Amino acid sequence: MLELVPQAYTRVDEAFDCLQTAIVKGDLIPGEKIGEVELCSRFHLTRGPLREALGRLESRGLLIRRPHAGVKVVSVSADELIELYRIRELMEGLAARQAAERMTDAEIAALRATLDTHETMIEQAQGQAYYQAEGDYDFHHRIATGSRNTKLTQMLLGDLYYMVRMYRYRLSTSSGRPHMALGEHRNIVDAIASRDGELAEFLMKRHIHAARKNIEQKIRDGELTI
Amino acid sequence: MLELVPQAYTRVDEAFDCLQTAIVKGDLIPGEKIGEVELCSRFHLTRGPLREALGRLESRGLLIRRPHAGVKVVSVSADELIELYRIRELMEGLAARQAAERMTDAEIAALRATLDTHETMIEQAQGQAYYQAEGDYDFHHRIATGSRNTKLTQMLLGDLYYMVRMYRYRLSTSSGRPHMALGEHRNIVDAIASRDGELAEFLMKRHIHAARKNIEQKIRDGELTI
DNA sequence: ATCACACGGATTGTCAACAATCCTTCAGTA
DNA sequence: TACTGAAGGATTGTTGACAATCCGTGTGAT
Repeated sequence: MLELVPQAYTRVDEAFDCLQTAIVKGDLIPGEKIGEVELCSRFHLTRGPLREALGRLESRGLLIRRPHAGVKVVSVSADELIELYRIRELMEGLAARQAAERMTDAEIAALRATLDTHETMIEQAQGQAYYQAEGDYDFHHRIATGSRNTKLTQMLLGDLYYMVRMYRYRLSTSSGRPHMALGEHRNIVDAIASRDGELAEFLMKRHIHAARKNIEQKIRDGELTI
Repeated sequence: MLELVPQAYTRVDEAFDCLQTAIVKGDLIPGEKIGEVELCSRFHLTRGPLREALGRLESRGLLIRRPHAGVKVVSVSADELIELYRIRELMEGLAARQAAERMTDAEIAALRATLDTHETMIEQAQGQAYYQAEGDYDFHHRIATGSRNTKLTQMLLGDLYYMVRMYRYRLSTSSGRPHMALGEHRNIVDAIASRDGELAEFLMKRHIHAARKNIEQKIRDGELTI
Protein backbone atom coordinates (compact mmCIF):
# COMPACT_ATOMS: atom_id res chain seq x y z
CA MET A 1 0.00 0.00 0.00
CA LEU A 2 2.47 2.58 1.22
CA GLU A 3 5.08 1.52 -1.29
CA LEU A 4 7.73 4.24 -0.97
CA VAL A 5 9.15 3.93 -4.50
CA PRO A 6 12.94 4.16 -5.00
CA GLN A 7 12.22 7.61 -6.40
CA ALA A 8 13.46 7.36 -9.99
CA TYR A 9 17.05 8.49 -10.29
CA THR A 10 17.32 10.87 -13.20
CA ARG A 11 20.23 12.42 -15.06
CA VAL A 12 19.75 15.65 -13.20
CA ASP A 13 20.28 13.87 -9.90
CA GLU A 14 23.32 12.17 -11.36
CA ALA A 15 24.76 15.47 -12.50
CA PHE A 16 23.98 17.09 -9.17
CA ASP A 17 25.71 14.35 -7.20
CA CYS A 18 28.75 14.35 -9.48
CA LEU A 19 29.24 18.09 -9.24
CA GLN A 20 28.43 18.28 -5.56
CA THR A 21 31.04 15.71 -4.58
CA ALA A 22 33.51 17.24 -7.03
CA ILE A 23 33.08 20.60 -5.34
CA VAL A 24 33.12 19.18 -1.84
CA LYS A 25 36.20 17.06 -2.49
CA GLY A 26 38.00 19.92 -4.14
CA ASP A 27 38.25 18.46 -7.66
CA LEU A 28 36.72 21.70 -8.81
CA ILE A 29 38.91 24.51 -7.60
CA PRO A 30 37.18 27.54 -6.08
CA GLY A 31 37.36 30.69 -8.12
CA GLU A 32 38.24 28.76 -11.24
CA LYS A 33 36.03 29.65 -14.18
CA ILE A 34 34.82 26.53 -15.92
CA GLY A 35 32.72 26.07 -19.05
CA GLU A 36 29.61 23.98 -19.43
CA VAL A 37 30.94 21.90 -22.31
CA GLU A 38 34.06 21.02 -20.37
CA LEU A 39 31.95 19.95 -17.42
CA CYS A 40 29.87 17.83 -19.78
CA SER A 41 32.81 15.95 -21.23
CA ARG A 42 34.42 15.58 -17.82
CA PHE A 43 31.39 14.00 -16.16
CA HIS A 44 29.78 12.41 -19.23
CA LEU A 45 26.66 14.51 -19.18
CA THR A 46 24.65 16.53 -21.65
CA ARG A 47 23.99 20.20 -21.24
CA GLY A 48 20.30 20.00 -20.37
CA PRO A 49 20.56 18.03 -17.14
CA LEU A 50 23.84 19.77 -16.38
CA ARG A 51 22.24 23.17 -16.49
CA GLU A 52 19.43 22.12 -14.16
CA ALA A 53 21.97 20.70 -11.75
CA LEU A 54 23.95 23.94 -11.91
CA GLY A 55 20.81 25.82 -11.00
CA ARG A 56 20.25 23.64 -7.96
CA LEU A 57 23.86 24.02 -6.88
CA GLU A 58 23.56 27.75 -7.25
CA SER A 59 20.54 27.96 -4.96
CA ARG A 60 22.47 25.86 -2.45
CA GLY A 61 25.23 28.44 -2.60
CA LEU A 62 27.98 26.09 -3.80
CA LEU A 63 28.64 27.99 -7.01
CA ILE A 64 27.90 31.28 -8.67
CA ARG A 65 26.61 31.66 -12.18
CA ARG A 66 26.74 34.89 -14.14
CA PRO A 67 24.58 34.96 -17.28
CA HIS A 68 26.64 34.54 -20.45
CA ALA A 69 29.80 34.46 -18.40
CA GLY A 70 30.10 30.98 -16.93
CA VAL A 71 30.12 29.32 -13.55
CA LYS A 72 32.52 29.69 -10.68
CA VAL A 73 32.87 27.55 -7.57
CA VAL A 74 32.43 29.70 -4.52
CA SER A 75 35.59 30.84 -2.88
CA VAL A 76 35.11 31.21 0.80
CA SER A 77 36.77 33.32 3.40
CA ALA A 78 37.69 32.46 6.95
CA ASP A 79 35.11 34.96 8.17
CA GLU A 80 32.36 33.21 6.29
CA LEU A 81 33.33 29.90 7.83
CA ILE A 82 32.96 31.45 11.26
CA GLU A 83 29.60 32.92 10.31
CA LEU A 84 28.49 29.49 9.22
CA TYR A 85 29.21 28.07 12.65
CA ARG A 86 27.30 30.91 14.29
CA ILE A 87 24.24 29.91 12.29
CA ARG A 88 24.76 26.23 12.99
CA GLU A 89 24.94 26.95 16.70
CA LEU A 90 21.42 28.34 16.71
CA MET A 91 19.77 26.01 14.26
CA GLU A 92 21.24 22.79 15.50
CA GLY A 93 20.44 23.85 19.04
CA LEU A 94 16.80 24.06 18.02
CA ALA A 95 17.09 20.76 16.17
CA ALA A 96 18.45 19.04 19.27
CA ARG A 97 15.65 20.44 21.41
CA GLN A 98 12.95 19.26 19.05
CA ALA A 99 14.69 15.93 18.50
CA ALA A 100 14.54 15.36 22.25
CA GLU A 101 10.80 15.94 22.12
CA ARG A 102 10.05 13.97 18.99
CA MET A 103 12.57 11.24 18.16
CA THR A 104 11.32 7.70 18.55
CA ASP A 105 13.09 5.32 20.91
CA ALA A 106 14.24 3.32 17.89
CA GLU A 107 15.85 6.40 16.37
CA ILE A 108 17.63 7.15 19.62
CA ALA A 109 18.95 3.61 19.76
CA ALA A 110 20.22 3.95 16.20
CA LEU A 111 21.87 7.22 17.16
CA ARG A 112 23.69 5.47 20.00
CA ALA A 113 24.82 2.76 17.61
CA THR A 114 26.17 5.43 15.31
CA LEU A 115 28.30 6.78 18.11
CA ASP A 116 29.70 3.33 18.85
CA THR A 117 30.84 2.84 15.26
CA HIS A 118 32.18 6.36 15.37
CA GLU A 119 34.26 5.44 18.38
CA THR A 120 35.80 2.42 16.69
CA MET A 121 36.50 4.56 13.64
CA ILE A 122 38.43 7.01 15.75
CA GLU A 123 40.50 4.26 17.30
CA GLN A 124 41.20 2.36 14.11
CA ALA A 125 41.61 5.15 11.58
CA GLN A 126 43.83 7.16 13.82
CA GLY A 127 44.20 10.63 12.48
CA GLN A 128 42.29 9.89 9.31
CA ALA A 129 40.24 13.00 9.51
CA TYR A 130 38.09 12.00 6.56
CA TYR A 131 36.26 9.15 8.27
CA GLN A 132 35.97 11.03 11.50
CA ALA A 133 34.32 13.85 9.65
CA GLU A 134 31.87 11.49 7.99
CA GLY A 135 30.90 10.03 11.34
CA ASP A 136 30.36 13.48 12.75
CA TYR A 137 28.30 14.38 9.72
CA ASP A 138 26.14 11.30 10.23
CA PHE A 139 25.48 12.23 13.85
CA HIS A 140 24.31 15.74 13.08
CA HIS A 141 22.35 14.49 10.10
CA ARG A 142 20.31 12.14 12.29
CA ILE A 143 19.48 14.80 14.81
CA ALA A 144 18.40 17.20 12.09
CA THR A 145 15.93 14.72 10.63
CA GLY A 146 14.90 13.66 14.12
CA SER A 147 13.65 17.18 14.81
CA ARG A 148 10.65 16.50 12.54
CA ASN A 149 10.88 20.16 11.58
CA THR A 150 10.53 20.14 7.81
CA LYS A 151 12.01 23.52 7.05
CA LEU A 152 14.76 23.23 9.63
CA THR A 153 15.82 19.86 8.25
CA GLN A 154 15.72 21.20 4.73
CA MET A 155 17.91 24.16 5.59
CA LEU A 156 20.44 22.16 7.56
CA LEU A 157 20.78 19.33 5.06
CA GLY A 158 20.27 21.41 1.96
CA ASP A 159 22.33 24.49 2.75
CA LEU A 160 24.64 24.30 5.72
CA TYR A 161 25.99 20.77 5.71
CA TYR A 162 27.18 20.89 2.11
CA MET A 163 29.18 23.95 3.03
CA VAL A 164 30.58 22.48 6.19
CA ARG A 165 31.63 19.31 4.42
CA MET A 166 33.28 21.34 1.70
CA TYR A 167 35.39 23.19 4.24
CA ARG A 168 36.26 19.97 6.02
CA TYR A 169 37.66 18.37 2.88
CA ARG A 170 39.50 21.49 1.84
CA LEU A 171 41.10 22.03 5.19
CA SER A 172 41.71 18.28 5.35
CA THR A 173 40.94 18.27 9.02
CA SER A 174 38.03 17.23 11.12
CA SER A 175 37.22 19.26 14.16
CA GLY A 176 40.66 18.16 15.34
CA ARG A 177 39.43 17.04 18.67
CA PRO A 178 37.71 13.75 17.95
CA HIS A 179 37.70 12.26 21.45
CA MET A 180 36.32 15.34 23.07
CA ALA A 181 33.71 15.70 20.35
CA LEU A 182 32.64 12.12 20.84
CA GLY A 183 32.12 12.69 24.52
CA GLU A 184 30.02 15.75 23.79
CA HIS A 185 27.99 13.74 21.33
CA ARG A 186 27.28 11.12 23.98
CA ASN A 187 26.09 13.76 26.42
CA ILE A 188 23.75 15.17 23.81
CA VAL A 189 22.27 11.75 23.12
CA ASP A 190 21.80 11.18 26.83
CA ALA A 191 19.88 14.43 27.09
CA ILE A 192 17.74 13.45 24.13
CA ALA A 193 17.12 9.99 25.57
CA SER A 194 15.91 11.50 28.82
CA ARG A 195 13.67 13.81 26.78
CA ASP A 196 15.30 16.90 28.20
CA GLY A 197 15.00 19.27 25.26
CA GLU A 198 16.35 22.28 27.09
CA LEU A 199 19.52 20.45 28.08
CA ALA A 200 19.95 18.95 24.63
CA GLU A 201 19.77 22.42 23.09
CA PHE A 202 22.26 23.79 25.57
CA LEU A 203 24.74 20.98 25.01
CA MET A 204 24.46 21.13 21.26
CA LYS A 205 25.03 24.87 21.22
CA ARG A 206 28.05 24.48 23.44
CA HIS A 207 29.33 21.65 21.27
CA ILE A 208 29.26 23.73 18.11
CA HIS A 209 30.49 26.78 19.93
CA ALA A 210 33.54 24.79 21.01
CA ALA A 211 34.12 23.62 17.45
CA ARG A 212 34.00 27.23 16.28
CA LYS A 213 36.47 28.36 18.90
CA ASN A 214 38.74 25.51 17.86
CA ILE A 215 38.67 26.69 14.27
CA GLU A 216 39.19 30.31 15.24
CA GLN A 217 42.23 29.28 17.26
CA LYS A 218 43.70 27.34 14.36
CA ILE A 219 43.18 30.28 12.06
CA ARG A 220 44.94 32.58 14.50
CA ASP A 221 47.83 30.13 14.77
CA GLY A 222 48.11 30.05 11.00
CA GLU A 223 47.35 26.33 10.85
CA LEU A 224 44.40 26.99 8.61
CA THR A 225 44.83 29.21 5.63
CA ILE A 226 41.84 29.85 3.44
CA MET B 1 34.98 51.19 -13.67
CA LEU B 2 32.90 49.36 -11.11
CA GLU B 3 29.91 49.28 -13.39
CA LEU B 4 27.56 46.92 -11.55
CA VAL B 5 25.78 45.67 -14.66
CA PRO B 6 22.00 45.24 -14.53
CA GLN B 7 22.83 41.53 -14.44
CA ALA B 8 21.26 40.29 -17.67
CA TYR B 9 17.69 39.22 -17.07
CA THR B 10 17.17 35.87 -18.70
CA ARG B 11 14.12 33.74 -19.43
CA VAL B 12 14.87 31.56 -16.46
CA ASP B 13 14.64 34.57 -14.17
CA GLU B 14 11.44 35.58 -15.86
CA ALA B 15 9.97 32.12 -15.36
CA PHE B 16 11.13 32.03 -11.77
CA ASP B 17 9.56 35.38 -10.94
CA CYS B 18 6.28 34.50 -12.65
CA LEU B 19 5.92 31.22 -10.85
CA GLN B 20 7.12 32.56 -7.55
CA THR B 21 4.57 35.37 -7.43
CA ALA B 22 1.88 33.02 -8.74
CA ILE B 23 2.58 30.65 -5.87
CA VAL B 24 2.88 33.40 -3.29
CA LYS B 25 -0.31 35.12 -4.41
CA GLY B 26 -2.21 31.89 -4.54
CA ASP B 27 -2.86 31.74 -8.28
CA LEU B 28 -1.38 28.29 -8.15
CA ILE B 29 -3.38 26.28 -5.67
CA PRO B 30 -1.42 24.12 -3.22
CA GLY B 31 -1.74 20.41 -3.73
CA GLU B 32 -3.00 20.89 -7.26
CA LYS B 33 -1.10 18.80 -9.77
CA ILE B 34 -0.14 20.90 -12.78
CA GLY B 35 1.61 19.96 -16.02
CA GLU B 36 4.60 21.64 -17.57
CA VAL B 37 2.92 22.37 -20.88
CA GLU B 38 0.00 24.05 -19.16
CA LEU B 39 2.40 26.19 -17.17
CA CYS B 40 4.17 27.08 -20.40
CA SER B 41 1.04 28.27 -22.18
CA ARG B 42 -0.21 30.06 -19.08
CA PHE B 43 2.95 32.10 -18.56
CA HIS B 44 4.18 32.24 -22.17
CA LEU B 45 7.34 30.27 -21.59
CA THR B 46 9.11 27.37 -23.20
CA ARG B 47 9.91 24.19 -21.39
CA GLY B 48 13.67 24.67 -21.11
CA PRO B 49 13.70 27.78 -18.95
CA LEU B 50 10.57 26.61 -17.19
CA ARG B 51 12.23 23.43 -16.03
CA GLU B 52 15.23 25.28 -14.67
CA ALA B 53 12.94 27.63 -12.81
CA LEU B 54 11.03 24.67 -11.39
CA GLY B 55 14.30 23.26 -10.11
CA ARG B 56 15.11 26.51 -8.34
CA LEU B 57 11.65 26.70 -6.82
CA GLU B 58 11.97 23.13 -5.63
CA SER B 59 15.22 23.81 -3.79
CA ARG B 60 13.55 26.80 -2.19
CA GLY B 61 10.83 24.50 -0.95
CA LEU B 62 7.93 26.17 -2.72
CA LEU B 63 6.97 23.14 -4.75
CA ILE B 64 7.61 19.44 -4.97
CA ARG B 65 8.52 17.59 -8.11
CA ARG B 66 8.26 13.85 -8.50
CA PRO B 67 10.09 12.42 -11.53
CA HIS B 68 7.74 11.57 -14.38
CA ALA B 69 4.80 12.56 -12.25
CA GLY B 70 4.56 16.34 -12.35
CA VAL B 71 4.85 19.24 -9.97
CA LYS B 72 2.76 20.17 -6.96
CA VAL B 73 2.70 23.41 -5.02
CA VAL B 74 3.50 22.72 -1.40
CA SER B 75 0.56 22.45 0.91
CA VAL B 76 1.44 23.61 4.34
CA SER B 77 0.10 22.82 7.74
CA ALA B 78 -0.45 25.10 10.69
CA ASP B 79 2.29 23.28 12.55
CA GLU B 80 4.80 24.02 9.82
CA LEU B 81 3.92 27.70 9.95
CA ILE B 82 4.67 27.72 13.66
CA GLU B 83 7.97 25.90 13.05
CA LEU B 84 8.86 28.56 10.52
CA TYR B 85 8.49 31.26 13.09
CA ARG B 86 10.63 29.34 15.55
CA ILE B 87 13.43 29.35 13.01
CA ARG B 88 12.90 32.99 12.17
CA GLU B 89 13.15 33.89 15.83
CA LEU B 90 16.67 32.55 16.04
CA MET B 91 18.00 33.60 12.68
CA GLU B 92 16.58 37.10 12.64
CA GLY B 93 17.78 37.58 16.16
CA LEU B 94 21.31 36.87 14.97
CA ALA B 95 20.74 39.12 11.94
CA ALA B 96 19.69 41.99 14.19
CA ARG B 97 22.74 41.53 16.40
CA GLN B 98 25.13 41.56 13.49
CA ALA B 99 23.28 44.41 11.80
CA ALA B 100 23.82 46.49 14.93
CA GLU B 101 27.53 45.81 14.65
CA ARG B 102 27.91 46.27 10.93
CA MET B 103 25.25 48.46 9.30
CA THR B 104 26.45 51.81 8.04
CA ASP B 105 24.89 55.01 9.36
CA ALA B 106 23.38 55.59 5.94
CA GLU B 107 21.69 52.21 6.02
CA ILE B 108 20.29 52.91 9.45
CA ALA B 109 18.91 56.23 8.25
CA ALA B 110 17.28 54.46 5.31
CA LEU B 111 15.81 51.93 7.70
CA ARG B 112 14.27 54.75 9.75
CA ALA B 113 12.82 56.25 6.58
CA THR B 114 11.29 52.90 5.75
CA LEU B 115 9.50 52.87 9.06
CA ASP B 116 8.12 56.36 8.43
CA THR B 117 6.59 55.34 5.12
CA HIS B 118 5.35 52.21 6.80
CA GLU B 119 3.58 54.35 9.37
CA THR B 120 1.79 56.43 6.75
CA MET B 121 0.84 53.23 4.96
CA ILE B 122 -0.80 51.92 8.07
CA GLU B 123 -2.78 55.12 8.55
CA GLN B 124 -3.83 55.50 4.94
CA ALA B 125 -4.46 51.95 3.88
CA GLN B 126 -6.38 51.11 6.99
CA GLY B 127 -6.83 47.40 7.26
CA GLN B 128 -5.26 46.73 3.90
CA ALA B 129 -3.12 43.94 5.16
CA TYR B 130 -1.35 43.61 1.83
CA TYR B 131 0.61 46.85 2.03
CA GLN B 132 1.28 46.45 5.69
CA ALA B 133 2.77 43.07 5.01
CA GLU B 134 4.98 44.48 2.26
CA GLY B 135 6.24 47.17 4.60
CA ASP B 136 7.01 44.62 7.24
CA TYR B 137 8.77 42.49 4.66
CA ASP B 138 10.89 45.45 3.61
CA PHE B 139 11.96 46.09 7.19
CA HIS B 140 13.12 42.56 7.83
CA HIS B 141 14.74 42.41 4.42
CA ARG B 142 16.93 45.40 5.19
CA ILE B 143 18.09 44.01 8.50
CA ALA B 144 18.93 40.68 6.92
CA THR B 145 21.17 42.26 4.30
CA GLY B 146 22.55 44.64 6.90
CA SER B 147 23.95 41.71 8.86
CA ARG B 148 26.68 41.30 6.21
CA ASN B 149 26.42 37.59 6.90
CA THR B 150 26.35 36.02 3.45
CA LYS B 151 24.88 32.67 4.33
CA LEU B 152 22.42 34.09 6.82
CA THR B 153 21.15 36.60 4.28
CA GLN B 154 20.90 33.92 1.66
CA MET B 155 18.88 31.63 3.89
CA LEU B 156 16.54 34.32 5.11
CA LEU B 157 15.87 35.87 1.71
CA GLY B 158 16.09 32.66 -0.27
CA ASP B 159 14.19 30.26 1.94
CA LEU B 160 12.20 31.70 4.78
CA TYR B 161 10.77 34.95 3.45
CA TYR B 162 9.23 33.37 0.39
CA MET B 163 7.41 31.01 2.69
CA VAL B 164 6.31 33.70 5.08
CA ARG B 165 5.00 35.86 2.27
CA MET B 166 3.11 32.92 0.84
CA TYR B 167 1.33 32.36 4.13
CA ARG B 168 0.58 36.04 4.47
CA TYR B 169 -1.17 36.24 1.14
CA ARG B 170 -3.04 33.01 1.65
CA LEU B 171 -4.27 33.94 5.08
CA SER B 172 -4.96 37.44 3.78
CA THR B 173 -3.76 38.94 6.98
CA SER B 174 -0.66 40.70 8.12
CA SER B 175 0.53 40.12 11.62
CA GLY B 176 -2.79 41.63 12.61
CA ARG B 177 -1.25 44.02 15.03
CA PRO B 178 0.29 46.71 12.82
CA HIS B 179 0.62 49.51 15.35
CA MET B 180 2.25 47.36 17.97
CA ALA B 181 4.55 45.83 15.38
CA LEU B 182 5.60 49.28 14.22
CA GLY B 183 6.51 50.27 17.73
CA GLU B 184 8.58 47.14 18.12
CA HIS B 185 10.30 47.88 14.83
CA ARG B 186 11.23 51.36 16.07
CA ASN B 187 12.72 49.94 19.23
CA ILE B 188 14.81 47.52 17.22
CA VAL B 189 16.13 50.30 15.02
CA ASP B 190 16.99 52.35 18.09
CA ALA B 191 19.00 49.47 19.46
CA ILE B 192 20.80 49.07 16.16
CA ALA B 193 21.49 52.81 15.96
CA SER B 194 23.07 52.75 19.40
CA ARG B 195 25.11 49.75 18.26
CA ASP B 196 23.72 47.57 21.02
CA GLY B 197 23.77 44.19 19.32
CA GLU B 198 22.68 42.24 22.35
CA LEU B 199 19.59 44.39 22.83
CA ALA B 200 18.76 44.32 19.14
CA GLU B 201 18.87 40.54 19.17
CA PHE B 202 16.68 40.37 22.25
CA LEU B 203 14.09 42.77 20.84
CA MET B 204 13.98 41.05 17.48
CA LYS B 205 13.49 37.66 19.05
CA ARG B 206 10.70 39.01 21.22
CA HIS B 207 9.13 40.70 18.22
CA ILE B 208 8.92 37.50 16.23
CA HIS B 209 7.96 35.51 19.28
CA ALA B 210 4.99 37.84 19.74
CA ALA B 211 4.01 37.45 16.11
CA ARG B 212 4.09 33.68 16.53
CA LYS B 213 1.95 33.80 19.64
CA ASN B 214 -0.49 36.00 17.76
CA ILE B 215 -0.79 33.44 15.00
CA GLU B 216 -1.11 30.55 17.43
CA GLN B 217 -3.94 32.40 19.16
CA LYS B 218 -5.76 32.97 15.90
CA ILE B 219 -5.41 29.34 14.98
CA ARG B 220 -6.85 28.29 18.32
CA ASP B 221 -9.75 30.71 17.85
CA GLY B 222 -10.45 29.23 14.45
CA GLU B 223 -9.77 32.53 12.69
CA LEU B 224 -7.08 30.91 10.62
CA THR B 225 -7.77 27.66 8.91
CA ILE B 226 -4.99 26.13 6.88
C1' DA C 1 53.38 53.92 -23.56
C1' DT C 2 48.64 53.82 -22.29
C1' DC C 3 43.98 53.88 -23.30
C1' DA C 4 39.77 53.22 -26.17
C1' DC C 5 37.37 50.73 -29.49
C1' DA C 6 35.95 47.24 -32.59
C1' DC C 7 36.04 42.61 -34.33
C1' DG C 8 36.15 37.59 -34.13
C1' DG C 9 35.91 33.39 -31.58
C1' DA C 10 33.96 31.01 -27.99
C1' DT C 11 30.46 30.27 -24.70
C1' DT C 12 25.95 30.51 -22.88
C1' DG C 13 20.80 30.90 -23.56
C1' DT C 14 16.91 29.07 -26.09
C1' DC C 15 14.20 26.13 -28.75
C1' DA C 16 11.72 22.11 -30.83
C1' DA C 17 11.68 17.15 -31.70
C1' DC C 18 12.52 12.39 -29.83
C1' DA C 19 12.62 8.76 -26.24
C1' DA C 20 11.45 6.96 -21.66
C1' DT C 21 8.32 6.70 -17.93
C1' DC C 22 4.10 6.94 -15.47
C1' DC C 23 -1.03 7.28 -14.70
C1' DT C 24 -5.64 6.16 -16.15
C1' DT C 25 -8.89 3.40 -18.16
C1' DC C 26 -10.95 -0.67 -19.38
C1' DA C 27 -11.54 -5.44 -19.39
C1' DG C 28 -11.56 -9.75 -17.13
C1' DT C 29 -11.90 -12.65 -13.11
C1' DA C 30 -12.70 -14.13 -8.28
C1' DT D 1 -19.27 -6.03 -6.54
C1' DA D 2 -14.44 -5.47 -5.81
C1' DC D 3 -9.86 -6.31 -7.30
C1' DT D 4 -5.96 -7.49 -10.47
C1' DG D 5 -3.76 -6.82 -14.74
C1' DA D 6 -2.41 -4.84 -19.06
C1' DA D 7 -2.59 -1.50 -22.84
C1' DG D 8 -2.89 3.09 -24.44
C1' DG D 9 -2.47 7.98 -23.94
C1' DA D 10 -0.37 11.72 -21.88
C1' DT D 11 3.43 13.76 -19.61
C1' DT D 12 8.08 14.20 -18.34
C1' DG D 13 13.16 13.49 -19.35
C1' DT D 14 16.69 14.01 -22.80
C1' DT D 15 19.06 15.35 -26.80
C1' DG D 16 21.15 18.13 -30.43
C1' DA D 17 21.05 22.24 -33.20
C1' DC D 18 20.36 27.32 -33.52
C1' DA D 19 20.55 32.18 -31.84
C1' DA D 20 22.13 35.76 -28.59
C1' DT D 21 25.68 37.50 -25.67
C1' DC D 22 30.17 38.15 -23.71
C1' DC D 23 35.49 38.11 -23.43
C1' DG D 24 40.11 38.58 -25.32
C1' DT D 25 42.94 40.18 -28.91
C1' DG D 26 44.66 43.42 -31.94
C1' DT D 27 44.73 47.90 -34.00
C1' DG D 28 44.60 52.74 -33.85
C1' DA D 29 44.80 57.24 -31.63
C1' DT D 30 46.18 60.34 -27.87
